[in-house]
Amino acid sequence: MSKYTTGEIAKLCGVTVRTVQYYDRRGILVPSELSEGGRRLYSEDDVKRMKIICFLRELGLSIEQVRQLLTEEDPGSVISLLLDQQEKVLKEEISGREEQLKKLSELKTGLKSMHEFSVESIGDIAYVMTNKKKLKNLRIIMVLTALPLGILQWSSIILWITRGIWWLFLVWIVVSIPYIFYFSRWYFKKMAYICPQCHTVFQPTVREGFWASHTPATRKLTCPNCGHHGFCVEVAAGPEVQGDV
Amino acid sequence: MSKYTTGEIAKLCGVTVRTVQYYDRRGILVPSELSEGGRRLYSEDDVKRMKIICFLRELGLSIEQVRQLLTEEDPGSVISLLLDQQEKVLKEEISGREEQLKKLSELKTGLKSMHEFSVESIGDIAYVMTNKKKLKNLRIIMVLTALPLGILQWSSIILWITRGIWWLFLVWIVVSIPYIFYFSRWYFKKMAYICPQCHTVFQPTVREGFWASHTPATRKLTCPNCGHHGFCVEVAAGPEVQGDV
DNA sequence: TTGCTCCTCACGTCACGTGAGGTGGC
DNA sequence: TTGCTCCTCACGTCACGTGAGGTGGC
Repeated sequence: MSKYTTGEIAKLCGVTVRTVQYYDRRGILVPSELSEGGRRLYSEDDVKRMKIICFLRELGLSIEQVRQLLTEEDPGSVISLLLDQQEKVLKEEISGREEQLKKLSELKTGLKSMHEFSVESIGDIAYVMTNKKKLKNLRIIMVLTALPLGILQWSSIILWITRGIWWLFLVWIVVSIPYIFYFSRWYFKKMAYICPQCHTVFQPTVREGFWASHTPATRKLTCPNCGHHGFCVEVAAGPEVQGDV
Repeated sequence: MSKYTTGEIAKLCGVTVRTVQYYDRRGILVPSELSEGGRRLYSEDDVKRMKIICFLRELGLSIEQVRQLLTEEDPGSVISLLLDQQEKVLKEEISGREEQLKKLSELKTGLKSMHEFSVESIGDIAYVMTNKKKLKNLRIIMVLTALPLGILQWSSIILWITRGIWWLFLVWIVVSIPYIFYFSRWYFKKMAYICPQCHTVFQPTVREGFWASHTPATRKLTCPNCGHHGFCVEVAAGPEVQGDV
């Protein structure tokens, strides 16, 4: 029966000599024989075992798991457990990386929309990303809150034009003024803005916020920290900001 | 301006105290101040930087990559390169794990079809899995080779029955005997079988293989190594087996 | 003073890779 | 003898975790 040296078994199994030596020291594949000069000699069975080890390692099992399986007196009872476990681990790792990919592309689109880049803007984008869900919920609440007011407004206007009923529009004005007042207070308590200059998250006064020009995602405000005046990205206020005003 | 201790900044950023200390030693986040007693004191800006670091790390970037990005004098030129690179890495890691998952489930189905489990049977399944493609190709060649013979056979039989042309069947017999003879020799040179007892990969003689009872994937043979007689899984012969016969 | 937090130092984890200095086997 | 392979020892990688023994700050 032919014997293989460390280098030979390594080549047969597609690993390095160091790996073969390491598996010996870990006790996972001890050579069945040693030469008089102290060199490792591997039998045909050793090669078979090594191939099994390499195959199991290709599945992502750790050396310790492979060792347990190979030294188990009843491997049949452990193998399916081990494989199921590994399957779960791999699936989790995949979904974790998919999550990372999602964040990556979100960051990329965030960076593209910036006209000038600085490291701090990464922090701004990260802040926007983590508060995205909260912001979305707030905006849904906002729309739902504004809806009845809008319906009342337009129906009163239509009735005024078509049938000359003018008093409903008067009702709308009387209702909407306190409505808008309280709603604005609530809104600017829940929202915060990121200064593009010093990257501080701040909340404007209700008056400033109300009269500021704005886009769907930004509002033109003055930063209380650095005094910069310009369009600031709107985010949901976190616990660290809320209450400061 | 308030200062944060190691524990405070750790809690704010969702990491451990050890991680904060480690980032100091790696030079990635050095505290802006030290107390008289040698304690780390972090400023508001340090917290912002730490949050950026944590965000980048959540994307899977290494500490070294983060350090490079943060110390770069023109980070704008590096960031997109770094993100594209990371995207590629993540996609590769995902497809690698999907490959592993595929192998895992192949192994699982292989194990299910075994009536008795031993560690060596993992090696057999691995062997079958790696030779699967080659085996498939061989079987396609086999079918294509046998096809003209089958067509000739059936057309000669049909002509005999319907029109009484019997000599075409005679032609088929004369042609098919050497055809089958040479084809069998080729076939059993290309194929090998795994002994379920001692897990040796062997090749039977053409005579034994030809007359042995078989299923689509196995053949009832006698192992030349251990003498076991039973159904052996058919695989494509690798370079280590071919030529031995 | 007590309890909590923080400090450094040194070692462990994981699966090897790298290099040094020496040696076996053809 | 030369060139190749192999040997062990010790250290490095990566991003921290763990424990020891000591100390700052409320």
